[in-house]
Amino acid sequence: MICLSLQSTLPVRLSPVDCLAIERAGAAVAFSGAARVDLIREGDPTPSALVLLEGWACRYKDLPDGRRQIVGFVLPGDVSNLGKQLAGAMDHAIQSITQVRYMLVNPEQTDALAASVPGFVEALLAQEQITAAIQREWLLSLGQRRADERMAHLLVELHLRLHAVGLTDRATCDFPLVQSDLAAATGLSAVHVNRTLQQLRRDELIELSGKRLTILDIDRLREIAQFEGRYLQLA
Amino acid sequence: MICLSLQSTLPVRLSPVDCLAIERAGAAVAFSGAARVDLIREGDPTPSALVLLEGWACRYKDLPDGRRQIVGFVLPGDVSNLGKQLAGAMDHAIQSITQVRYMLVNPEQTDALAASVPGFVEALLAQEQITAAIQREWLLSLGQRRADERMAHLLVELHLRLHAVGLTDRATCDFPLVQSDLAAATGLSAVHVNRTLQQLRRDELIELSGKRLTILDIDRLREIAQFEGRYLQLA
DNA sequence: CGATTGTTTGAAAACAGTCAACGGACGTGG
DNA sequence: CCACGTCCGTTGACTGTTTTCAAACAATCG
Repeated sequence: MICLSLQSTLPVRLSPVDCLAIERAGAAVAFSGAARVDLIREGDPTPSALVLLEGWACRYKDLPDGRRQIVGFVLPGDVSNLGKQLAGAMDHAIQSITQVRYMLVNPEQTDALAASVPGFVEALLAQEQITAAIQREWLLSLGQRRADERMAHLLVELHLRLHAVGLTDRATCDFPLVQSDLAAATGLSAVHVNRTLQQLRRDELIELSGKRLTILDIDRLREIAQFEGRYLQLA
Repeated sequence: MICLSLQSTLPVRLSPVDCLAIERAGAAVAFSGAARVDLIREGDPTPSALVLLEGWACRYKDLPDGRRQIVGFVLPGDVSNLGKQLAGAMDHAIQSITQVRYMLVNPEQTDALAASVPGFVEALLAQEQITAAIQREWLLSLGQRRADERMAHLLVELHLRLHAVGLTDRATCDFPLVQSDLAAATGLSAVHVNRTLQQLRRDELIELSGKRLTILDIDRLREIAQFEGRYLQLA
């Protein structure tokens, strides 16, 4: 079903009720997408917003020679791409990782939405800010953290973000990423990701198999990652 | 003097006239800062906006153990930190690289400014978008480009951004960064930055000395960097 | 000048990437 | 139901890039 977060535990977000209102107003169209399909391609006109209702997606950029970097993950309830002001083209693409349900908001209708859905503009702006803060934290990771630290940081971040939208079961959560996804996100080779994960498992920090992740020792993991959660603006 | 860019060649920006209007309205205070001083620290309350009038600055994040990553450069005319909606704390710091002149806009007065300075909100939003796009391109660099490609990309980007605000003399521009700045921005060690620059000089791609940069062969440099300029939204 | 900061150099070591191969899990179609 | 192919995870050996350490040198500034 719709998995948007509760207003109470988070900075401003769109509630499921908001989403219904948006859709009924005809200002957004809800889509279903298969796994591993581009939802928006680089160079496409920027939609006013993409709201992910169910599933996981990622933002990525490719180099001309084919190397790919994932620049962010989009989790249920996330809103992306406030693009109205630029009216430009997407500088990156968004691809589904699992099956997804999502809404695309038409740029021409943002003004009407802003008027009819209280908190709509605020939710978009808040999400933009958090997305930018996550990107900066990833820059810190890619630039300064070593492989194990980087991996630990990413796992803690994803678990925390999922927890914030109620998609965890204690220390466990769904984890649809394959090792080559983790490689594209961390800037490591797939082989090195494999070895790094094995190290984390050997040290009894995580369990990871069958598309499920369990964090066994959150304290030690955060310490390894030098994880400072303020950037997520949660809690 | 004031070095803001012309509206004509760029996405929406604040003009020098706008800045004067903002300052006269008492909604922002203009500051002068020495080189290598924090203008805003991590954890500080987010100002509504920082407008850099003169000089270079950078945004950076530190790990608890002291490693530092520069997550972006702030050049004359850049506007940062639309923070009103979050009312949160800074997730990163901003430090001057050279002597600087800048304005800080009071969060309480953004609404008034939005009304009295046409294009104020648009300028802030557009700048936020471009800053986020640059961060994504840097993620691609740190994750996928090797040292020489990374350095080439950064030099091309900085020259292009300076050119857009009229701060270049053909292929030459001021370049106040020291090698340890380049190291903190590219995620390389200072020693490796040194060797990488020497390689670029030996290949007659750049000249770099005495705080001046000259790009000798822009085409070859862009090719090495696999530079795709769309993300900057210039030209 | 002397002190400080920034640049350059060499050698060794650590870290991460590449290549190649194998095995298991899964799904599809025969 | 089995055979096959594909995707994903795993392993080993080797290579290459980047870091670290240490020292010397150059430039800059009181």
